[in-house]
Amino acid sequence: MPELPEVESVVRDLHRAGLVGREIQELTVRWPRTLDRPSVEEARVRLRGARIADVRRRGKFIILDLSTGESLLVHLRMTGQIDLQLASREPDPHHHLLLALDHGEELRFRDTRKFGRFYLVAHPDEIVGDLGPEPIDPAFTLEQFRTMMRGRRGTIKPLLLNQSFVAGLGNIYVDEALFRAHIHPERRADTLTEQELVVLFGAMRDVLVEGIENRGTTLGEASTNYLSVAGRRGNNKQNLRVFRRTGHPCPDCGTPIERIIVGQRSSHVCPLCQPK
DNA sequence: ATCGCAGCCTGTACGC
DNA sequence: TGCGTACAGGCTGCGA
Repeated sequence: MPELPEVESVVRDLHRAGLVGREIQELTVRWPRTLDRPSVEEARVRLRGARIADVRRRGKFIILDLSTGESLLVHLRMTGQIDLQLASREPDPHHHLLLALDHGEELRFRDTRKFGRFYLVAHPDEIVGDLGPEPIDPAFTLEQFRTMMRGRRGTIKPLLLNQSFVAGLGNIYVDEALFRAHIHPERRADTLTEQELVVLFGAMRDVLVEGIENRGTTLGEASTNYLSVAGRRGNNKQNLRVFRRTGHPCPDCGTPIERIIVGQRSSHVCPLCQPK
C-alpha cells in the first residue's frame, strides 16, 4: 500500500516528532514474523540502549540508523503504520511490534495484514543493496533511464514495479505516471519512442513529487488504508487521474476510465489516451 | 530476462 | 442481516 511518497511522508513525520536522538530501551514482538531478522532474543540485546541517529528512506524502506552502527529497517508492505504513543496507553490489537523509547514513549508498528517486516542489520545494503535508483534523486538522469530501458523486452508496467529496476513505485503511482505519459501499461519497454521515454521520465517524477507534497495518498476511511505517523491522512487522492477511477471520465478526453489486469495487478487506463 | 502462480494475512465491499 | 465471493496499494520463492 504505501509507496515512495507515503514512506517519505512517514519519515518526515518521524523527524517532526523528534525521533532522532531517542534511546531504544526495549523491544517487544507480538507477531513473531514481523521481525524478519535476527531472532527476537538477539535483537533485544542489540537494540537495548541504542540511540536513533538518523531516520531516512530508501525505496519503500524506512531506515533507522542507530548509534551502535547498525540499522533497523522497516517495510510497511500493504497495511503497515507507525504510531508514536505513550507506553502507558494500551496498544491496539494490531500493534505487532513495540519499541520502548525514553521519556515513556513507544514506537508501535500497526499492521492489519501482518505483511510488514523489520530487519536489524549491520549494514542497510544487506536489505536494500539490490534496489534500483531513486526516481526523484537529481543524480538519476534521463540518460541513465534511457540506458536502463534499452533492451528490456518485458512489459512496461511490471518493469516499473520491479524495485531493482527503480525503487519506490507501486501500483498507484505507476498507473498515474503511465496515464500522464499516455503510455499503455502493456507496451513492451523497448518499443517506447524517445519522446515517450522523455515524457515518462518526467511524469514518473511529477507524480511522486506531487504525492510527497500532498503527504501521500489515503484512499478511504478504513483502518487498512495508508496513514502516516499518529494516524495522519494524506491528501493526494484528489490528485489521482485514473487510479481507482474506473468509469469516471478521463481528465484529458472524457472517455470512461477502464480497469484491466496487467501482470496480475489491477490497472487503470484511458483507452483513448493510452492506446496499445 | 520474463512471466505466472501460490503464499503470506485480514478487512471491506458487493451481490444475492 | 447473513453468507459467499472477489478484491486490496507488496513482495518472495518457485517452476517454466
